[in-house]
Amino acid sequence: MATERKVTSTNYRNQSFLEEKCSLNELLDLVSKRWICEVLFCIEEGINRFKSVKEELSYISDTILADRFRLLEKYDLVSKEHFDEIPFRVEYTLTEKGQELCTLLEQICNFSDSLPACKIESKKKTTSG
Amino acid sequence: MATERKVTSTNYRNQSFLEEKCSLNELLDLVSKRWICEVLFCIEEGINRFKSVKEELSYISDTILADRFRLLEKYDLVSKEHFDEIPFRVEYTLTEKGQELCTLLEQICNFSDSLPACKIESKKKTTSG
DNA sequence: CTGTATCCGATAAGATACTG
DNA sequence: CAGTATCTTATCGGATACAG
Repeated sequence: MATERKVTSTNYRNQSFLEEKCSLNELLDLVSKRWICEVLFCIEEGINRFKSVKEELSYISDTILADRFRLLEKYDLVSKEHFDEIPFRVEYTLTEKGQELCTLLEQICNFSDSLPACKIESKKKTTSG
Repeated sequence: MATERKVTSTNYRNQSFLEEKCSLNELLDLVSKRWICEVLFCIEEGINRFKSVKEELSYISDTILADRFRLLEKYDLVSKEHFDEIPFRVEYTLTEKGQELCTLLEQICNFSDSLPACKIESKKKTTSG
C-alpha cells in the first residue's frame, strides 16, 4: 500500500478539488475505505489488538489491516501503545475524536437501516421450519 | 459505468460480507463515491438540473454526473421530474430521505472541519503582501 | 506477534464520440 | 438539453513471501 497518487492525473486533481472545497470529502474518503468502520467499531468494543481484530473480521488481510491502523492513527482517531513484554503486545484505543466519529457513524447506521434500498430484504428469510 | 462486479472475486465477497454485516457499509460505499455529496448539496440548494450542476462542479464529466444522478435516484434520495417543454427540462429534487441524509452529512462536515488531519493548514497562506 | 515489500487483479473515474 | 456506449487509466484491495 502507501502508493502515492499520481499528481498529474485528472483523478488526483478532482479529488484535491473536492477536498479543498470541503473537508467532508477527505473524511469520507477515509471512512469509506474498506474495513475502516469495522476496525473502528472493534476498537470501540475493546477488541484492540492486531490479532484479535483480524480474527473478528474474518476475511481482512494483514496488509489491509496494518494500513487501516496506520490511517486511523495518522488521522488521530486511534492511538497506539506498545508494551515491551515478551512477547511484545500492541494495543489500539480510540482517541476522543475517534469516539466522536463512532457516535456519528452509529447515527448514519441507523439512517441506513431505515433506507429501503439498503438492507436488501431477502437476506434473511427465516421462514423455514 | 454500470459495470457488474465479478462475483468470484475476493473483493466482491468482502464487500458483500461487510454490507450484510451492517447497512452502514452500503451507504458509505454510496456517499463516498466521488462528487456524490456535492451533487446532493447542489440539489439541496436548488441547483437541480443536469447542466447547472455540471457548471457548478467545474470538473465533473457527463458520464459521472449521469451515473451519480442515477444512483441517487435508485437509493430514493432524489426524485426526477421530466417537463415536456421545448426544449424539454429535467429537474431533480431531494426526497425526505435525501434531505435527512444531507443533514447528517452536514454534521459530519462539522466534525471533519474540527479534525486537525483534515484541512491541511498550508492550503491558504494569505500572508502575502 | 505485529507488521513490511512487492506484485497483480478488480473496480472506479474519466475521455471521447455519439443520440433522441 | 440530458444523457448513453465504449474504451483507457489510476487507484484500491488483496495474495504471497518475508522480517524484527
